[in-house]
Amino acid sequence: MAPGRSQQQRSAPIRRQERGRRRIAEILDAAEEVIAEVGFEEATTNAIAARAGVSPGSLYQFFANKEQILDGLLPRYTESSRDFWNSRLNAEVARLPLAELLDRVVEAMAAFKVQRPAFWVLFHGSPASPRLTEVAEEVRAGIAARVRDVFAIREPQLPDERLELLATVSIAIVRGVFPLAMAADEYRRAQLLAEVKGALLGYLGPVVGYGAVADDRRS
Amino acid sequence: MAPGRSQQQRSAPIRRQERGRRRIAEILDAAEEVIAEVGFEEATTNAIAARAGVSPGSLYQFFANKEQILDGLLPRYTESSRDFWNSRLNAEVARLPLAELLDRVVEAMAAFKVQRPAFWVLFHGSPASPRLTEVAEEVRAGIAARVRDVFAIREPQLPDERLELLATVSIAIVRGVFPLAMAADEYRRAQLLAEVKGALLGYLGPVVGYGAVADDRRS
DNA sequence: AAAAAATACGAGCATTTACTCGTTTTCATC
DNA sequence: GATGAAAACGAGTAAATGCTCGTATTTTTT
Repeated sequence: MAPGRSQQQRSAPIRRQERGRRRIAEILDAAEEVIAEVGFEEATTNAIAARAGVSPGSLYQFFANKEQILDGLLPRYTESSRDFWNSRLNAEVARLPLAELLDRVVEAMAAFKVQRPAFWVLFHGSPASPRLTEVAEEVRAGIAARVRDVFAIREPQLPDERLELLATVSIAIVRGVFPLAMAADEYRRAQLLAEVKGALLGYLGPVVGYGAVADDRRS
Repeated sequence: MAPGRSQQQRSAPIRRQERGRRRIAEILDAAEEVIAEVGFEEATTNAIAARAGVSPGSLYQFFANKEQILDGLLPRYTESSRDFWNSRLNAEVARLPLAELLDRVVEAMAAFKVQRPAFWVLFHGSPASPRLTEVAEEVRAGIAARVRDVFAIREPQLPDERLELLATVSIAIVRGVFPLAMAADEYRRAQLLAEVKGALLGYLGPVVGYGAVADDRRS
């Protein structure tokens, strides 16, 4: 028995059974929890296994190494991020008065932090590993693309490069203020969020307009 | 010989000789280099010792643990930060037209990053250890105080709380954009820095005024 | 010069942590 | 029910890392 089975024979792609797929999900759930609490680098594989209620050996039955756990988590982040921002940054919202648009988006982002803390850690965390940086960058690029679309609706004649820059900087501004806001008590958080909305209004207003945008379908 | 000398007998505060003080400085220099390269958490004590050209044992002759190396570095950061910002954020600069004021400060900050990379890592790095967070927070508070003073000169009748909030948010905005800018190529860096100046102008202009401020000493 | 204190060394300890291995148990397929 | 693959286990390994210890050398003090 136990023929040099190095966990990963190519040529037989491992036929996962139901049980296995369930375990994978459990391990990823556990990883998400632990990462939300201590960050990715500090999340030990043993801790993740323990949280999932499996042995370290079982964890490595499904993931070749720690990085692959991150890879397994990635789709969750990108998907939930995509869904979230698709529903918040659509054509309809884009046409609102800028102040209201910003209010909605900033508040939504604050709510998202509470809802998906692990995502938050990834998005705002330190770029400890190159892989992690890459992942975070991808997520950010996705959000930037949505924001850019919103700006494009408000001011269609702006060149793409300018739109992209506006989106990137807007997100960076929020990224700068948010950690402060979310760590503070409720009163100060409200203060800071109000400020960042004001700052974005001052930054974006002159470029993409303050008012609502008419939904003219004349093209 | 070697009587249970546990490196740190109270009652005899260790009389450092010249050689020792030199070593301490060398070790701190080395620590600064290594930290600038890999960050504080990833900087191993053995690597710092090796870089300083001393044995691990010697390092621990002067520092009881890794955290005390950080403590030894702290005054350098706070002092160089204080000197730097004192010379950049003075009453004279505060009275310049806002656009020029911002231009100077943002450019100075970019230059500072190149000049003191370890400081940069501390200031923008991850809040990995509680101690590190505390230190970074202290440095930031110092800068915020200077920025607040500048705003106070431009708009003396603003309440202190408002000034403080403006300063904090301004710094947070810069903190959000800077990592992006400094990691990018020269062209994009210039773009991003121009944007952040514009954003700050839009944010602060309505509150602290766009123009130069007269140096009226009538009070 | 002698004693004491400070400095210096570097092999090695203790701990942590990603990961393995040999084995046993559960499941799917015949 | 027999057989083999997948799943599960958990003690154990190798490497990294903060730090110590016994000892040797240099400097200061007496």
